[in-house]
Amino acid sequence: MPPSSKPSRATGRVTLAHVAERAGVSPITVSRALRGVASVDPALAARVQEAVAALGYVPDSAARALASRTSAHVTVLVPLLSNALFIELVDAAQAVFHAAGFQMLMGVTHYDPAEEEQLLREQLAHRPAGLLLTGFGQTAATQRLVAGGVPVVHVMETRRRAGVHSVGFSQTAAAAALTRHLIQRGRRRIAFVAVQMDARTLQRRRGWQAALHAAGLDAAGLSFEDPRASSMALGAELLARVLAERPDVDSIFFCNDDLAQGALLEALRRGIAVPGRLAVAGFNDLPGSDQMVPPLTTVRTPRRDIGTQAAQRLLALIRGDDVHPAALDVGYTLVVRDSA
Amino acid sequence: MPPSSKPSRATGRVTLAHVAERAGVSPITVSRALRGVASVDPALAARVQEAVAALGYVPDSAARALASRTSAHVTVLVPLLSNALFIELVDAAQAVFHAAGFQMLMGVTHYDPAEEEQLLREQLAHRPAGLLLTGFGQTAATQRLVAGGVPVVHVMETRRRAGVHSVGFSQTAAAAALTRHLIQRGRRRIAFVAVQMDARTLQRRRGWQAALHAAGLDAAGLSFEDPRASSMALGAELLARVLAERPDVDSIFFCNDDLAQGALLEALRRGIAVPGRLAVAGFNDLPGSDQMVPPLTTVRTPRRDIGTQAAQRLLALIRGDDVHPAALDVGYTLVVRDSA
DNA sequence: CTGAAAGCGCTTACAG
DNA sequence: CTGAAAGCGCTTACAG
Repeated sequence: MPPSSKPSRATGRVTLAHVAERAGVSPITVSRALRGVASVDPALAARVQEAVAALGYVPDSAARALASRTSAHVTVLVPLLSNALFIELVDAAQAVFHAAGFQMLMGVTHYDPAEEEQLLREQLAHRPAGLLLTGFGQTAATQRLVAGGVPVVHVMETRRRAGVHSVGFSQTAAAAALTRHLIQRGRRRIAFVAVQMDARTLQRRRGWQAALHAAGLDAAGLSFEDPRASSMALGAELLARVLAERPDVDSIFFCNDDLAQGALLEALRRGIAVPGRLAVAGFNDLPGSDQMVPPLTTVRTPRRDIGTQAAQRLLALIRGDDVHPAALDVGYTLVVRDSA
Repeated sequence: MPPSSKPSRATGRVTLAHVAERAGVSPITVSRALRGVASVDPALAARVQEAVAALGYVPDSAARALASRTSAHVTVLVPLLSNALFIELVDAAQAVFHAAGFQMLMGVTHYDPAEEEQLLREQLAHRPAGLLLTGFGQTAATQRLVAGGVPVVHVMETRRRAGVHSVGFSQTAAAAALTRHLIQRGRRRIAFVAVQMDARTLQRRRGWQAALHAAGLDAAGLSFEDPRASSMALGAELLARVLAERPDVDSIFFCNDDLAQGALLEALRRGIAVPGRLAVAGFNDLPGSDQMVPPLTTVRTPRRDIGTQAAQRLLALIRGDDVHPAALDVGYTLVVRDSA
């Protein structure tokens, strides 16, 4: 039946049926040719391609999703976009998904498990083929929402748990390694500054504390925290606070690089010698840390690698492939510059 | 017909039909109740809501999109994600779209019109209800793809052209205003450093040049350019280059704040007094510019406002509302700090 | 290797 | 205010 004879609800757009008519084949053959099904006669496939080009046909993804009961998109949920860390992770993942013909939808949870749950409910209406979730702080309801349904890969942290896929590294081990470096450089009163107070910040603090204890050093009164979001301005403010409350500290480990960057600039303004009087270290190796005066000692976190590997694993799970090990630890790198 | 008696292609998920059966109404009534169609009896609507909750029903957006021939998502295309400018714009737009029940899809063009065209072709398969495009550098083919079809709002720049909607500000005027400020502070040999060489960078350069000419100053040999992407490290490098090639300059206007931040840190390392020996200015007022030593003089660009307003306008266009003026200029703010 | 029929889960006209 | 029928544009079984 030529589409032009159809009743009034048609959208007026070029459809599979138009292409089939023009190519002189059935719609099913067009469908198969477009999806690259091998059984199609190359000559017919070529006719189809010509018709597609001539008519400017664009397949309707909603119809395809409905008929095939699979979607060609994945959802990724990150805490926020204002941190270069997540931008780079998402950017790397996006490249993998795009190359595989998948569309990536992004949601921002603002570090709030309830918001994450709400976002997930909305996203599930779009039947994503897979999910990338940040960390393991999901609510029980969120876990139920995804249980047994869509494939999920957790990013940033890694956890050995049956059937749970994750790509990340040990925040605790990375923070402990940096702390041991400070100790080796002769620092003894090492403060830890935590902000945002999310799960990974707390894990870093545990790493700092463990390294201090292992070295027989005291952590009492050296842990500082602030609920606000990480920023350079906050780092400057917290440097002042630490020095006011504990003028005896010889080093400060900031849970994120932008805090440390702000602290270095504040030290510059106050004429505090870094690392002479005070060593300063950060976490993540964000853009600009290598440009600071002095350059910032930190831990480089492989977020692009995490994004790439997590996306590849999710695609594998969507295809139904075996993926192992389920928990992939991509490690971290201590980056020793001049500030500590 | 109870859905359980259907043949084998069913997905096993809870559908409208299940909800209708449980609520004892027809599927159309459920559909109407869920969409908030006013004509539905409140008592029936309540029964529907109960059934929805009891069954955990989640509507299938693909089926809805296909049946209604409208989608509930919009596509936004930005040059890159590594600039806080676009992150904030996208974040603000996303909040508006989300509140209106729209899903936002994002694509990254890497400042490449051909890549933008390709992305748009892919996006059009998903039948977005509307489009947010950055600037006006679209290819002719891109313009044809969207002509007369989906509503489009251009962001960052603004152009008075019939039927073309845009939200932005005059990059040229903003750059000229900053340049006039430098002149008023007594600077005479004002270099302009351009990188990335995208349309808006070139517009800023024109503004700088126009301001110099208007003041009877010479621009010859004072325009520097580099094709690489903006970064602090590149700013440090370009400061060195400008001073090597033109040691007589008394000020440098960098086309983006991160360059200027990197230049300020390089000046610190080299012991160059800012603003005494050299004034340094940037553009965009990015995070950290207020923390620099000395704090950076720059132009604040209202990207959150642009994101919000552009999203609101796009939603209005999608609803079929009149939107005027088509070109909205949201202005800019000169931010005078200590560096210039 | 190709196709006619049925169906994916919704919503749109059209009745009543 | 409510519903039976048809259809959105594809793909999945099932034949041949």
